Amino acid sequence: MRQATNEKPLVHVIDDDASMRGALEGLFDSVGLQTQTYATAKDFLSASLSERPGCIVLDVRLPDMNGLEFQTRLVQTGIGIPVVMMTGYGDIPMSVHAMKHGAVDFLPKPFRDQDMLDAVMAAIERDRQRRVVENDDSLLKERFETLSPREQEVMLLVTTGKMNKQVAGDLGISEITVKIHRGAAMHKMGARTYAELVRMADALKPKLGKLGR
Amino acid sequence: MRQATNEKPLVHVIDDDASMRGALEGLFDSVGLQTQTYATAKDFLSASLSERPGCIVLDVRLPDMNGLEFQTRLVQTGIGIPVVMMTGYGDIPMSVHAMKHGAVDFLPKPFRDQDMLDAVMAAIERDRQRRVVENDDSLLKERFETLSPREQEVMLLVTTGKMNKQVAGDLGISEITVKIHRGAAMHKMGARTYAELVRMADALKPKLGKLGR
DNA sequence: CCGGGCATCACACCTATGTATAGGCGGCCG
DNA sequence: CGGCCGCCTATACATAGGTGTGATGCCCGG
Repeated sequence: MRQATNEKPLVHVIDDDASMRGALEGLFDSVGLQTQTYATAKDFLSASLSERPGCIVLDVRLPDMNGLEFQTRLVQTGIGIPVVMMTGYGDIPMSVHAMKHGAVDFLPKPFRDQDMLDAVMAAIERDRQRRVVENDDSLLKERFETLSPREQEVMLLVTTGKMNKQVAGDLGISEITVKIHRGAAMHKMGARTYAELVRMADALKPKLGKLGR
Repeated sequence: MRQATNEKPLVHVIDDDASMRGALEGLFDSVGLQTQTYATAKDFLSASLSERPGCIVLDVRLPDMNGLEFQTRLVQTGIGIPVVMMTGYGDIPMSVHAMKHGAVDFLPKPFRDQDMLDAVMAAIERDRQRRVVENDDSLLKERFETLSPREQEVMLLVTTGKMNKQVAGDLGISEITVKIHRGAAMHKMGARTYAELVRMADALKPKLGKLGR
């Protein structure tokens, strides 16, 4: 089943300084945000694969890993959860690097509570958006995978605008067979009109490239 | 007519320090990049509306304007040209702000020549991409505007997947008339198939929203 | 005032699409 | 081995889409 995404957001705080973890937890708690804390990046990676919306707040300097590497690891692992960086000793190139790689914000310590809250709120909102589109996309992908190989082929070809007979020629089969597959594809994909099918195919194509490669 | 975008890129350098302008011009010249220099933001805004691809390299501290405001001004004015920021006295929040607002890079002075070249190359590449999609989009938009009002309505309705007869009902006209408008729309838009028309409509919709508002 | 663009509609004809019915062939799994 | 499923095909019919011819009325600008 698709995610409901109606749970309360969860903020993951990663910092080796226990007092900082406590302070942040208190801050987020004061605005009704649930918090999970970790002392190291490894702790987070092994522990949490929560499906709740949220974001990560982490110090760039961690015992086991550079915060920027960690960020890279996250995207490579396919975890798209937004990251808010903080640091006590960072410089401009470091902040620029983090922002280029998708960080929501980069706060030097000490920071004002409000700045942190603004950043976390923005990150959570970004996560919400991300989850909506990811949900839609994975629903499409799931449906697409219920199609038989032939049905998938036919769907991709007809959504380029080719006529049934042209698709039939391309695949070396008869037009009537294309119609069957086409109809099955429409039905299984939940597309009520051809225009919907075209849009579904467009939304699917980026995802399909990633797998074929 | 559409832009050709085959001209050589042009780097706009905005810095009040003449020696810095000279140094950058020399640097860019050494790799075959043409450069235009300006002492103030105003100089740039009044002078240059060049249609050539390129980017802006500017110092955050300018005589007449803050570099960050300038960046905001650019987007508001609809000038999507990428910006590389540099500064001699910036801090992390400043760099983060610039990156959030779309800067390609943010280099503290002094910087290594290679870092500046990398940033400028990336910015130019981004501009090239931007121009490609903008060109495509504005071509679509131009074509769409050659459609009569009725043809536009019909195009937007049929591309939602509605059948001709449904569109006819919505508009209070006969199905045959819808077919006429539909055919005219296909022809004027240069769409050879219905799928193409659907994709054109999808590409147009964001642009149309911006005007109606 | 007339030509042209716009919008409307009708009739006719052809093609494309959608679906139902019915059947053949091969592979896989219980 | 006997189904079931995927894949293929055919005939037939109904509906949707696309185009041409012809025609009416409106409005605007030359």
